[in-house]
Amino acid sequence: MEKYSKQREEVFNCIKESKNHLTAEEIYMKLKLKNPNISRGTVYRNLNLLVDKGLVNKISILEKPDKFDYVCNFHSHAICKICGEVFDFEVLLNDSMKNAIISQTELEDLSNQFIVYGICKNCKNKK
Amino acid sequence: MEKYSKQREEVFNCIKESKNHLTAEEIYMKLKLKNPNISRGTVYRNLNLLVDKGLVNKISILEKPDKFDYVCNFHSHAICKICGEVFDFEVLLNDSMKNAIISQTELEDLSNQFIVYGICKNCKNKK
DNA sequence: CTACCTGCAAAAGGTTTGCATAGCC
DNA sequence: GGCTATGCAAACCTTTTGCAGGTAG
Repeated sequence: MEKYSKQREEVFNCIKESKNHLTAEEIYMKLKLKNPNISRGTVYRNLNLLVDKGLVNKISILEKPDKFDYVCNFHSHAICKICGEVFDFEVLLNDSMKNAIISQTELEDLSNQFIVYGICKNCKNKK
Repeated sequence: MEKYSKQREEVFNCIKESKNHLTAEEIYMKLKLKNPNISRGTVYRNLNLLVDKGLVNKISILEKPDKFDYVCNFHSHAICKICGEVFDFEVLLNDSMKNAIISQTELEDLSNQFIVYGICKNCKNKK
């Protein structure tokens, strides 16, 4: 049985209240400001627990640490291949695309969220 | 200036000839059979070099090591969220989706390939 | 009281890097 | 001959884990 923990609540709130997507290290650093005793291990353990409960999304990013996202089924993710920043957008796979994918791959429980890579405005301007 | 290397050629051929998508470790193990002296460092260095030259795709997978793919612009990737296996399928983002994503995220050079997660037949049957 | 959760530190897994030597051009 | 690539091992970064003590129910 799962028990209440202040630290878990803080991890969840940190994600829920953040405008952008955070790495475990960024969450750890933010929480450390209020609670200097919190440990990285606890942050990682609670992140995984929240992901397992379906309250938080983990996003895998090329060459960069994972980021975490408050679960919301109404958006997909675009990732900058230079800086790794994640951008939300409200486009999902439609049924005909999903059906084509399922028939070609035989995958089940296919998400209607998807991931695309591009280059963000910021990184483009720096070049 | 870049020089010819037997090892680089072998890394590239290994990816090109493989039916499925391989991790760096799997590539290393395969090449080791023919050339027991090859080192992990060389495999990783050449993989990155081939990715930079645009000859090979690196795929980032939740909770699993990266996999490598012979570059081909005509397919996208579906990933099993249990075992991490990657499946190709021939569906790309259409222009109206791309335009919607670009206008919402301001990303540029958006790929028309995308990534979706699901559960593969194999993993589904095991449960 | 008894799980479960924490902090800490060590370990694990994947990948990169420094160095001396070998190989391409 | 000069410069790049290699093999090896050590280092690195991110994440997980074992342990002893703390805390919720």
